[in-house]
Amino acid sequence: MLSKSAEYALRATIYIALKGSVDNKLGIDEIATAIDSPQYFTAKIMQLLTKNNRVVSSVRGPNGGFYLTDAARKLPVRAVLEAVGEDGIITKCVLGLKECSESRPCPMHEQYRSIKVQLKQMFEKTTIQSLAEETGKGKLVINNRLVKKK
Amino acid sequence: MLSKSAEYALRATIYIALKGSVDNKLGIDEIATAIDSPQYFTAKIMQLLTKNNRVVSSVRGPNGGFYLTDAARKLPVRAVLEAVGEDGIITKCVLGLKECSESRPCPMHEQYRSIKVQLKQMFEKTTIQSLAEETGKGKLVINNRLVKKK
DNA sequence: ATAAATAAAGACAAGTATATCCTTTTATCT
DNA sequence: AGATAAAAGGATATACTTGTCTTTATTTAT
Repeated sequence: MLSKSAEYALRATIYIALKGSVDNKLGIDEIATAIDSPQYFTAKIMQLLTKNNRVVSSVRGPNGGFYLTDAARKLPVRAVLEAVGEDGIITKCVLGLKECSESRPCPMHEQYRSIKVQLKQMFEKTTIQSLAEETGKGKLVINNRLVKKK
Repeated sequence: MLSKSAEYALRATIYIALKGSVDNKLGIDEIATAIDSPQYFTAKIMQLLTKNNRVVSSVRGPNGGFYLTDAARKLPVRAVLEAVGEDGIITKCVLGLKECSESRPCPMHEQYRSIKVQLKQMFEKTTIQSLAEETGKGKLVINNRLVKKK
């Protein structure tokens, strides 16, 4: 469904939304441990999230780390996918046909149409903040463990 | 969404269902050209479809090639995905969490639940034959061209 | 029986995604 | 200013996917 990059990006962003703030920035080691992802690889992904698309904010140096602005919290989940170049799931044809469209549909087009719309809505209407709130209610963000709300 | 392997597998199977039969077996070169896929790679995928899971039938030698039995035509699209090991799309968690379940859901679980059900239904209720029939109605199976029904 | 056609199988090459490590830059604190 | 902590950036390694080529096995036709 999604690449590892996208999965880590989403998990990291949700975790940061839940546990971080401007005056409690989270380090990459904490994040990677919390979301059960490889640290160095996750660091690379954070660069995509901070640089290309301004989803996550960061500062270097002592007491530095990652956090989300209030504006960022309101971003749709899709913004995270776009940052890691993984929004094909809501843009591409199921059969991978470049020419597939409403006027020239592929054989699966009709059965997939409404699903695609719903996927799109899920990723566009759901905000990062709302996912973090779900997580706060005891939803998983990492394998085998729940993130405990402080 | 799906891997290249899965896309080629689906396109090839649909094409074979549409144009092939026991007494009109299709060669790998025809198939690959028709569905606009790399020939040798497609040949490998055909091996998965014929060997592991019995979706496609084949015979070697002169007048050999690929075709579908009547039973195979009734198989769900999911059978093709399984043959190429790509059914994670209907089995896995969106965030890639192994522990995600109804009792221990991930933050996206609720929004994704019904979509997942629909994806599952699409792949399980749609048969290979019905996709071929769609194609016969002028739907794309290859880039830039329509498959013309004989 | 032999030749020819075709898929199957195996070996390899190229490309992309994933993962790790090392160095550099930037910010903070003393 | 200097030391330190943290992310950013670059280089490399590993694994997996995708793609190609060659050889082998099998079937059919002559």
